[in-house]
Amino acid sequence: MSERNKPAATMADIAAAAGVSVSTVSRALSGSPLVASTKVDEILRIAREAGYVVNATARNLRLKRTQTIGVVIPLAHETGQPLTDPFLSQMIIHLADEITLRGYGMFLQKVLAPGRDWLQQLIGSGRADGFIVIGQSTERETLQTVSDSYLPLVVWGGQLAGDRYCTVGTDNRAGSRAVTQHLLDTGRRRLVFLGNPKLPELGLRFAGYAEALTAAAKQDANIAPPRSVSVHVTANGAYDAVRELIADGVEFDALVCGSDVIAVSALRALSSAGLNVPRDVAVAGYDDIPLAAQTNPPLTTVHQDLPLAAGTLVERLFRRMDGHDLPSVTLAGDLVVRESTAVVG
Amino acid sequence: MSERNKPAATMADIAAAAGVSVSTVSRALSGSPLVASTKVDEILRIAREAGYVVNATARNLRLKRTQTIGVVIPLAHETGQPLTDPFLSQMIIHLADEITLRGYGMFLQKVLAPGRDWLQQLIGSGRADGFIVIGQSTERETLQTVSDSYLPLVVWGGQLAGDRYCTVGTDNRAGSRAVTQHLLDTGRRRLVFLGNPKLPELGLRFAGYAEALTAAAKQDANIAPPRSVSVHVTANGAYDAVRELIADGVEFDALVCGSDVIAVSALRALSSAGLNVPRDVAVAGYDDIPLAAQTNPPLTTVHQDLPLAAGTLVERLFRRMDGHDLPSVTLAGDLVVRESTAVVG
DNA sequence: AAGGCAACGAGAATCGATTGCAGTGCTGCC
DNA sequence: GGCAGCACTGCAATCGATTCTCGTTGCCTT
Repeated sequence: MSERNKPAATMADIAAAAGVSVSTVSRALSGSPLVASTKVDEILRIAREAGYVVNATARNLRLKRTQTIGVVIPLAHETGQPLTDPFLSQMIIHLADEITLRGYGMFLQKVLAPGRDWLQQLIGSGRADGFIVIGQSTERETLQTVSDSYLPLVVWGGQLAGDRYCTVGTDNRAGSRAVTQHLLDTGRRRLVFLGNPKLPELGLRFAGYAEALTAAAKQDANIAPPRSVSVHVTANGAYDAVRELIADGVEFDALVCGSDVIAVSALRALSSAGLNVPRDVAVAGYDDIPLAAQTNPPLTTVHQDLPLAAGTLVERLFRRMDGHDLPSVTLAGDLVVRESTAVVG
Repeated sequence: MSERNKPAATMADIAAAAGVSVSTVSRALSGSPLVASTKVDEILRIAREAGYVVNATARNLRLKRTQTIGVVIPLAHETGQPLTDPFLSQMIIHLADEITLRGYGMFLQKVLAPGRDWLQQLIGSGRADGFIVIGQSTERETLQTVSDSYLPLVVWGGQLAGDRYCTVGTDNRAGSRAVTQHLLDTGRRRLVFLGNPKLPELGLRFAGYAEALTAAAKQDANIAPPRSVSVHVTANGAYDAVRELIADGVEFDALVCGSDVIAVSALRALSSAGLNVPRDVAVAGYDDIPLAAQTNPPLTTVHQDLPLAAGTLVERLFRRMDGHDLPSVTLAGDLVVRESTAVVG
């Protein structure tokens, strides 16, 4: 207890103890062939005994690199809300895996209220050698600007027309189209989309939903036109939205939810309103979070391969750090049919 | 696109553009009263136009601090396994919240195979001003040693006798005792504990379970003695363990699981073996992850207040960084009774 | 024995900031 | 008119490493 906070040893201390110069210590520690091997052993021994560790800050300054990847979560639309979406938190963990595997550290930063130049600030500070931005949120403009002059940047999310930055994400539109088609195929006719289409991801999912509906409506006049209900990103946002939908007397036999988190909340709302899923209403989600398989009834959703996604993000980023200007990637998303959209009777 | 990777501007560049010295720029940027206010405005304008951001590495080196908190996850017992426990990943997110709120960054590091001195290495590298270690895993010895000479360190996990380091965690023993008592009160007599008691957390939970059983056995001879079944930390570890238990003909009417993740897996195993929960077997978990409320049937468990836990960890850490040697904290854990332990008939 | 070439290792510059100390120029007072 | 004092501003040291340059030393060769 008495020796707490003693100043850390520096290379100069080790050099003095070994009776050599700092440069020799530095070379010995980095395995340079320029130092006699007997001396190397001696220096390594002394360093180990002193518990010496090279100061990362000084090394980083000198070498102009940090061995660190920045992971940024901009939360423009979730002001004040803690980020508890399991999909995102699992993504963080998988990213940490991939980054650690490559011998890098991970600098995690939540940006609570993206102000002017938030990303430029972060990049300019030189805390990381490259950045992964999770979710485009409302920050597409910023990403466009920044990516024009900064290569080592990769964004998780849907690919939108006109994007000049590199994204990695599943095919939201196709996934949502598949879910919608599945609902139509199983006899549903009045489908409502739950989620705010202004957010890039949800916008694409809404588009896929609308496409499938519109195409099917040409064959069958009973199919209700696309309709979306915006949902606040709060714990009870979807719950309230669904209750309101019911109170307003809107007729629907299926809910296409923008995410599993929304779907789970919707399930609760339906159940509390005395509606049975899937008999009265079918419900489908998106993401396939672990919870989706355990809800009552289990949730039909679109599976996104998280380990693959994280791996792809990191792999892209490292290649961009090497100077390669790689294009965006769209990963597959697989429809997973469970009981929440089953045909009854 | 053409200007990609232009070298970042330095303070010297701004100084040159403003026709002043570097020191003046530094002072202007940090709001020092020593610089004429007209000049401050001028310098700020130029800096903004150039998109200049102070280099964090250089500043950190000079100031001997990093404005960064290290969050470390040692995974001795999960070799090769991705860390997908929702409880831990949610914890990370909440920590990020708290840390960001205090104007610090978060350096996340998974330690895949804790070797000799892994924590000393991390601390010695000077990448962070303080560290939060999540889970004691098998690394208690290391933590003991390190904490003797390093104050800004806080550990998430159960408090064990003889710990000299500062922990924050719920009262695992009491929580587990409450769950076990609840099962006894509802008529269960043959309770098996699922999980590896060698891990600190699970050891305490097993102890609480055993205490409750032993105490109750004095009144009722029908109560089976404590029995634990170790579980591999893999996706199917608990599933396999339960199937084996059944195959071995072990009689039990309740499973006290070391965590919700184990419990969910156990539920699957029981269901696949044709056993009904809660009629044939009651199942209880620990953690109250979001999934726990959605399983079929919903899981009885011990709730841990994650935001509070993260807040406490960070608050402790910051006060320790200020030089205060604070003791460990034990938070409450609340029994949440759901259908998986209901009395049938 | 002297020249030459390895093989080593010390010295010093450098990375980009912060800050103590030492001016510089101007004002004001005696 | 001269000097103290104030308000700035710049020089240079410093943080802890890496690495280029150059000077030694010692051994080998002829």
